[in-house]
Amino acid sequence: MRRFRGESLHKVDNKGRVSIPAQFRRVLEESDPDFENGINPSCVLVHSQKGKKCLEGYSISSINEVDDLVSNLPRYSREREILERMLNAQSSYAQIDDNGRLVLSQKLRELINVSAEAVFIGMGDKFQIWEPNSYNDDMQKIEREFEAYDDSNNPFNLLRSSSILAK
Amino acid sequence: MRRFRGESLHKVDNKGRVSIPAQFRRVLEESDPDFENGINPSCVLVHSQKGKKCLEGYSISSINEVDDLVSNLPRYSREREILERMLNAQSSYAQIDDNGRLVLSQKLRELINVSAEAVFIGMGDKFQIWEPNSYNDDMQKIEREFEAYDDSNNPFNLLRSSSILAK
DNA sequence: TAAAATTCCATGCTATACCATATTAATCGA
DNA sequence: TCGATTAATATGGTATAGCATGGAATTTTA
Repeated sequence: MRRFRGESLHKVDNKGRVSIPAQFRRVLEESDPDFENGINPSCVLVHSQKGKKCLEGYSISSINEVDDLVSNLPRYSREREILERMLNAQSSYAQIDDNGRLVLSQKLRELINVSAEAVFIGMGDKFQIWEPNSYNDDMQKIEREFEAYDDSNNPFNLLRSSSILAK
Repeated sequence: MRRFRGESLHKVDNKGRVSIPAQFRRVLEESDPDFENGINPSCVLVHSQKGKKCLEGYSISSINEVDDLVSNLPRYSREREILERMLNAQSSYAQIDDNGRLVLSQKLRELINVSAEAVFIGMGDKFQIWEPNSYNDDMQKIEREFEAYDDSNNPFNLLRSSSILAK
């Protein structure tokens, strides 16, 4: 399964249209069954955590994975209702047009404070969309946080152990 | 299977007519066999939940799923009787008209305290209809509830742990 | 037959489908 | 290897179909 990787800056026009990085499109095409039938692939944009100034874009297969997990929770359980609100109510489908763009509605642009430009950030099985300055701030925050770890609790240590567990 | 996603505000006229968000219509069309034959799709509106001031709209396929779950309970069991009452007695079919609207009867409008406007909330395989202010209150309540979780019991953990199990 | 509900028609608006172009990346042939 | 040719991207503009909504006409029901 191809993954979302890299950072990429794009113009946003006054209708909210913005090009998706070409490599990201390849991932979306790969994971949307519609693409086989000549239909442009879609993704799902989620802005779950309020206060987090970015949108998260999921490919169809990865959002299905998340949705299936939610569907396994008992119907009408409180946990499920909360997750449905976070993941479904605060999200929308976005279909890629023939030029490789998607449209960010006025509402979505306001949520992440985007006007003329937006950056796309690869995050493996999802990607993020940020206003460039907000992204820089967030990246610096993460770098500082990372530097504060010492060798014993460095997040990279988790990779080793969990990859063993997974086998 | 396409899902109900997003929030969307609509006018309700004095006859109770209200437009269904276009994306929601796509989901209803997809899951109502009638639509194949050129008939406008229907949904089922349930108004059972105690204390919850909203209607829940189910696509035909998802209400069938719920009905099947109920049918699996022992006939004449108390639980089944209760659920039949909640899901069947307190519900109604609503067919979408040629303009993409459905009609909320006086009674339904009073139940959820709707007059001039209503919001449609995507909840995966169902959607909700709220009076806008009631919805905001409910959403704030959910957000507070969510923030009150600590790392150990966060609902998102349910997803994470089961995703490891799933592999 | 009056009231209520449903169907039909009309319209401003918006999202999106369509077309155009400059720029960059990829392919290819000698 | 290098220049030439082609394909793919990123972006802008315009036209059009579908959407949300209001009102009138018609049917149903009490």
